[in-house]
Amino acid sequence: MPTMFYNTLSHSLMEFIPLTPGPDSADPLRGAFVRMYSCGPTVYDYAHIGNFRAFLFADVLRRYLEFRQARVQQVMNMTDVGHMTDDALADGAGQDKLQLAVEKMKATKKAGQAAVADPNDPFQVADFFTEVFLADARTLGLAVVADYDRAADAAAREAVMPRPTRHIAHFIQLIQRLLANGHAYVAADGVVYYDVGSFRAYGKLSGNELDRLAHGAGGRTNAQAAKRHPADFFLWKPDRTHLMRWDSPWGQGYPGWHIECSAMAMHFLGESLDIHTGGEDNIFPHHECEIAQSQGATGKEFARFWMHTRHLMVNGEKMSKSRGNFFTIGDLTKKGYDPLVIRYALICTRYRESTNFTLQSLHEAAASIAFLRDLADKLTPSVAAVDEAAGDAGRLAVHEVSLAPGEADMIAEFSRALDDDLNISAALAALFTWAKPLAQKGRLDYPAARSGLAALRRVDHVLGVIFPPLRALPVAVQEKVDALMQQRLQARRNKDFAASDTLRRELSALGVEVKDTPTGSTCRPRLVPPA
RNA sequence: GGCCGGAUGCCCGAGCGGACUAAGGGAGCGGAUUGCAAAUCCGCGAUUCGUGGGUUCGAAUCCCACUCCGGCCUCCA
Repeated sequence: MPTMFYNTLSHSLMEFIPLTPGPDSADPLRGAFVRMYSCGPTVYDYAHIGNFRAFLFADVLRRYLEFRQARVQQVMNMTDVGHMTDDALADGAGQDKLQLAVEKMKATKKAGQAAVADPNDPFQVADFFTEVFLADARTLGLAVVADYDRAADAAAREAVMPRPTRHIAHFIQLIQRLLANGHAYVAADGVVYYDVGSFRAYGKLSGNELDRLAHGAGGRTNAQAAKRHPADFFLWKPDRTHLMRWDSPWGQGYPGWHIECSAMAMHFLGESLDIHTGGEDNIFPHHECEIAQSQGATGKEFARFWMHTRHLMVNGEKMSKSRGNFFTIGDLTKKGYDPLVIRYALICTRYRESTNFTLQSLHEAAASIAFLRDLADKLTPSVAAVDEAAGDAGRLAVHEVSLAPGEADMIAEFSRALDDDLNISAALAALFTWAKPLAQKGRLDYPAARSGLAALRRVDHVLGVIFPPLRALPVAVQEKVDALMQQRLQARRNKDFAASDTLRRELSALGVEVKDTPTGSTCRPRLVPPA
């Protein structure tokens, strides 16, 4: 079955064939090289779960391509340049997001909780939130951050998760190219604008054709005398008073908020990419403008596939700062939710459906993860024993372990579902339909267990919730847990069940779940707080 | 005003013209098992897919109308 993805650009499902396909035309993903750019966060505040839904969608997509044995080069920007926030004054007179972050930082410093040494320095503030973002993304298992952490040096890290403040020279070069070929102009006010009238395809992605943009009743394009067309957007704005500013041929100032993605994507991935991802709100104007900039400069198709995830709702309402109904990763982990539970809850519905987030959805996710992890735990011992005896020869790469028919069928169905525009609900159904009977069986022999475990490892390359370790307990807590487990063991030997139950409750309060089996008691960290 | 999506059991969510007596997950109830739990097992639960029409031999799936919900239209993932 061909791999079909919904392409916002064509407004339809299209077969995904990489620009650099693999050698087998019947399976172009196997051995392909895929260039993928994912719009990342603006690091001016703590990212919330809605932001992470978009990043996790890109992550699942990337991991699925890898599951199909493509090699993926994924780049995700971390925007550390502030952009204007006041849309009524969208062309530059509004307040800058990093400026706002700086104000907030100063306020927290006054309150005695300094996160950075100098809250007046927007670069320090951006660095602070960048680190917070990276830490959150790590706990959620974003593969792009694993790439970043594996990178050999600063330049290699930059090539994975670039920061615009380090690429101002590239922006200037791109703007010069657009000026040279007539897609941009310097207006009377000294601002460099993109000339949307010069780009025929403007509006193709979003459906916002130029005439409609100008006349739509709710359209907020602002007619400024200096612009040729109300929809023209600025590429560089000279402003000596701006908080973050750089030298340029057009005077000291700052770049427009679309140029960074065009410039960095093309710098690191080349002038044509396979896939560009983002949240649905990015479609217009951000991605529309990126296409205009990139294709205006190169004359080549910028990205073949544009894929956008719908927004996350919280308790049936749009998530927004004014309503205060958003969660950060920190909010949830502090309540006692394991990050893997958050990951599962955010990826288990299809990316093109708007989905509703509730605390209940985290509990549902925890039940699903616990089941799959229990199954993996059950299969592991017999496999580990044999494979370890065999030494390195026994430890095959996941793709090399041969699967029994039952597992092969499940993997095929899982893959077929994801080929259908990442229909993860159907993919999970295939997984559970296979896993349930397996979990019911007693101890499996080595070949069966090995096949089952290999299948779980393959699907978990996409899901990322079965094999990653749960978060560790703090050392002091762990020591206390160990001591209580010892006490409980003693109590159980003495058949003092009242004491045993009390200890189980105490352990639960410490965040671990105790399980008694014929061979002894085990405990593990709770995935979610007690109900 | 313009442009897009969506409405499936108690909840989440697949299915998009015949194998639907509607996948899968969660919660619930009754029973087995267990010192009690957890896990596991067995059993129960939409004659129905927002409402009303239509097309068809056949519709959750296609068409029309209506109701409701959500998104975008230069802050946003």
